[in-house]
Amino acid sequence: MRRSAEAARQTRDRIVATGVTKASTDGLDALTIGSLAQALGMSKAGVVGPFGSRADLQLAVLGKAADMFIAAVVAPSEKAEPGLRRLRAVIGLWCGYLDGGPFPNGCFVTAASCELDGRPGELRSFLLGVVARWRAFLREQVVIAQAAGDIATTLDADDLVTTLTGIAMAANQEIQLLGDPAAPARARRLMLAAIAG
Amino acid sequence: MRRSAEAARQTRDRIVATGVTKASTDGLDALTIGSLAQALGMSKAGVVGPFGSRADLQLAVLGKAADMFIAAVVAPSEKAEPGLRRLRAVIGLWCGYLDGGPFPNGCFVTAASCELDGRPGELRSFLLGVVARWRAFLREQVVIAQAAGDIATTLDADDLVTTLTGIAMAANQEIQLLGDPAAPARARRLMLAAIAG
DNA sequence: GTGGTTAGCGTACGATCGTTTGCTAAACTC
DNA sequence: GAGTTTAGCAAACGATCGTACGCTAACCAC
Repeated sequence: MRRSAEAARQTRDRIVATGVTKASTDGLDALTIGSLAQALGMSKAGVVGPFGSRADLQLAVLGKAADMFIAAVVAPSEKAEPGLRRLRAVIGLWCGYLDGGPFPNGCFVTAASCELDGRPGELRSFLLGVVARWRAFLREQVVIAQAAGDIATTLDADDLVTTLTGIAMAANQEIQLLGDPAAPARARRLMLAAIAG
Repeated sequence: MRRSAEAARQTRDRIVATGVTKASTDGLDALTIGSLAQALGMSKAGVVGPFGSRADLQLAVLGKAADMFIAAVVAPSEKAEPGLRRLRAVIGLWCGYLDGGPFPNGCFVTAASCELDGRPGELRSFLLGVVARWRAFLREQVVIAQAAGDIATTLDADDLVTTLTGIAMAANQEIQLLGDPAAPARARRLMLAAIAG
């Protein structure tokens, strides 16, 4: 049978959303059409149809995950003015995202980075853009805060981006693998200390 | 035909070594018996035989990767005396390991952590032990250095472990995904600055 | 030398993989 | 309301998955 165009769009969204959940725990590579169809109660052709191929479905899932990261961390921070204020907002949102955020198994972007970093292709290129834009956003806030005199100019902006990113990644491991309940608060404290110089 | 017991051991080692290389780029999950057999010029039964099952082969590969990490970073550091000296040695070895170490696609342990952290089982349990022991080793060197007065006691040992681990993870992404040639030197500098307080 | 042991091969099994091809029936277009 | 479009299903394709079974031939103990 056939659904309306609006219903079809919802179906597509449902497929992608379920795909994000599955890929979050098992990886993008384990996102098979059959298991996704079973989880959705659909046929395999119905699942892959809106995307054309499994590769394009994976790309849609990765894109959705990136959107979710931005929606959780970047977008709400834009209520704060650029610079130190926004940086502080980002840190709070970021640590909240790491601790029980939209993904059941930790930061999707970090997981995808580890999974895809050695595999050239469309997925890797897309992810590279996402990570590069995110790091550029972070760096920009640092530079603005430095220009405003809110962050010491003795700190190198790239160094700070590496430090903040690293704390988030370490916290992600502490939360997801080690099960350390103190990790989110520690990450938040360390990040704030890092930008305080 | 049959090989000698010594040759059989070498065959097993060859299977694991090739498995580590394959799993380094494609993940432990993508380590299939068929592709491994083809890469080795062996039959599938010959590949899985020494291990019994694919799951046990994956465990052997993960164990070998952990051994390689320890051999590259921990073992050589033990020539330096415990505390600040050993910590400095570890930092140098660690950054060298991240930059063109034994794995073709970055830190195997970090990749496995992201891949396995949401999947309970023998692999995850084993990896959890590896990571916990590594972090405990790092922490111990910090505590020893603090007792010797070489690191400020105002720094929390757990904080320092998180910071160092994080810098390594961020550098790993910068090297493997972003292709930043400045990453290894920056990581080394940031790690040394972190323990300098 | 002889006989048991075993490393590794070849083959086959059922299951699942991604993809393709008809098909149905409901939603659109006019 | 008739005709076209299309969302999604059902089925089948060859390929590959992990595992199991004989089998062979070389090693090792005696």
